Amino acid sequence: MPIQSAKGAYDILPNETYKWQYIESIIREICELYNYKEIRTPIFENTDLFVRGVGESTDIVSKEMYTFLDKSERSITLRPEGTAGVCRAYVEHKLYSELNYLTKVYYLGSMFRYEKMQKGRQRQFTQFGVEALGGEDPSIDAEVISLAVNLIKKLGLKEVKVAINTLGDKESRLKYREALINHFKPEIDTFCGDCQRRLELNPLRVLDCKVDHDKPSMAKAPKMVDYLNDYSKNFFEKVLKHLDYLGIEYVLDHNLVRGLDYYNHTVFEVMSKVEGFGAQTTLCGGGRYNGLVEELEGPNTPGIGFAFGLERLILSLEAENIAIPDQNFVDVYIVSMSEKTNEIAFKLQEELRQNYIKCDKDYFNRKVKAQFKSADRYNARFTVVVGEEELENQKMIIKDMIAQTQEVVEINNIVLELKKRLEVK
RNA sequence: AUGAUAGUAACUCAAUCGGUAGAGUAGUGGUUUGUGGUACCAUUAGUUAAGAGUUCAAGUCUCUUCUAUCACCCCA
Repeated sequence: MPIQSAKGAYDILPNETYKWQYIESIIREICELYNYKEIRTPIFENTDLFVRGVGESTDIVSKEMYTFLDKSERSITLRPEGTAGVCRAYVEHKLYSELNYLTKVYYLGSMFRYEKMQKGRQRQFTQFGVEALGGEDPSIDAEVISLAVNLIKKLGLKEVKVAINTLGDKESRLKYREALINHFKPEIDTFCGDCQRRLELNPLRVLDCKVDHDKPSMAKAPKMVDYLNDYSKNFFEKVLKHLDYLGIEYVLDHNLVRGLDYYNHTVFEVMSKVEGFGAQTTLCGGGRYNGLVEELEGPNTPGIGFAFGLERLILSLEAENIAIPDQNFVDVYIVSMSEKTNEIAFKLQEELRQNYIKCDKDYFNRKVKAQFKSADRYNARFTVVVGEEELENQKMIIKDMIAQTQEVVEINNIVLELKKRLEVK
């Protein structure tokens, strides 16, 4: 059997790359507007980075990483997410040395997680993410969310909602954690195995459990809001106020718990609501991660960011029937009438390209009719017909494929004539 | 990791009880000796995901593997 692509990896074929290029161009445009600069970090890192950064108790680290030993027995991992690598680079290159400057970066690239496949969830996938490091003003949280919302808007997605929650700071979270453990402990034996394990590891995630979702004690569980200290409460209120200033609609979701250990304070998600979209409805997830840089042995640095899944963005564009612009055309298709005219057609092609005219021609000595069919397939704006009769008089034919008119032109003027017509277009 | 469903031409899909693998689209050639898109005609295209088994006979039944989809899990 011929070799297939590895499980969970897939090809983006030449007739669909335009979709990615389109989304990428919009992403870069928006990041430019918000003054975020691109950062490119390695696709593989030392495994420790993710164990310490993302957190040992997370699903990502405990069961989804592509980890291997290199030839010197170093443990290497293909990046499962982008934030840890960015923070590592931030510390390693001391990007914090410019005090009172917010470091605003974005990344765009492949991530790898060993997961069970599903639509909108593959093992190699593409994320676009943003990180703002070195600032703790609530307006930064709002700015980051605004960037995400504007990307959605610019793409034309409508069936989307923004959910937001706060996890509070370390102190609040510890208190809440205790309260949760105390609340569930007496009857934890009646919960599912996952919950029993999570209770000590990360009790917040018990709240997410779908198996035990309907248990009465679930509804009576202590709420994060009641355990927030004044600073955390105040901070979250300010974030919401800033979102209101911007007119961004959101839904408060007290059960929104991100699965990565580094999050605190603001967490949010952008979800698709379209009918017929896959089971994976989260387009974007993110939040604040004060303390992560410190964990990676950098200075105490607040940070916030998010990540989008590009595959899911494309799926949701398709689910909402939003056309993605496709620049599939050539300016000129060159038709060569016979073998005798092939040489001059070939030279003409090169000359047009030197003049930035996008063109193509036949490579199989096909009949004139077939060549015109190709011209249509490539959406040629004009064809240049190179024929023996015309050549004797040093002429060529320019045919306008839309107006269906054609003109005989001096060979010496052909580039000029084409340029004139293409500009008018 | 587990459970369920599916995989047939480049694409979308047919094929009755186990009985000759078939259409539309796309491609190629022609109707029109050197001019396209629509139309008409012709034509290419498949080891039925891979492998094994049952049977006179397997796309169809059984088993294994691979891949996808759904559930579960989680998230982007």
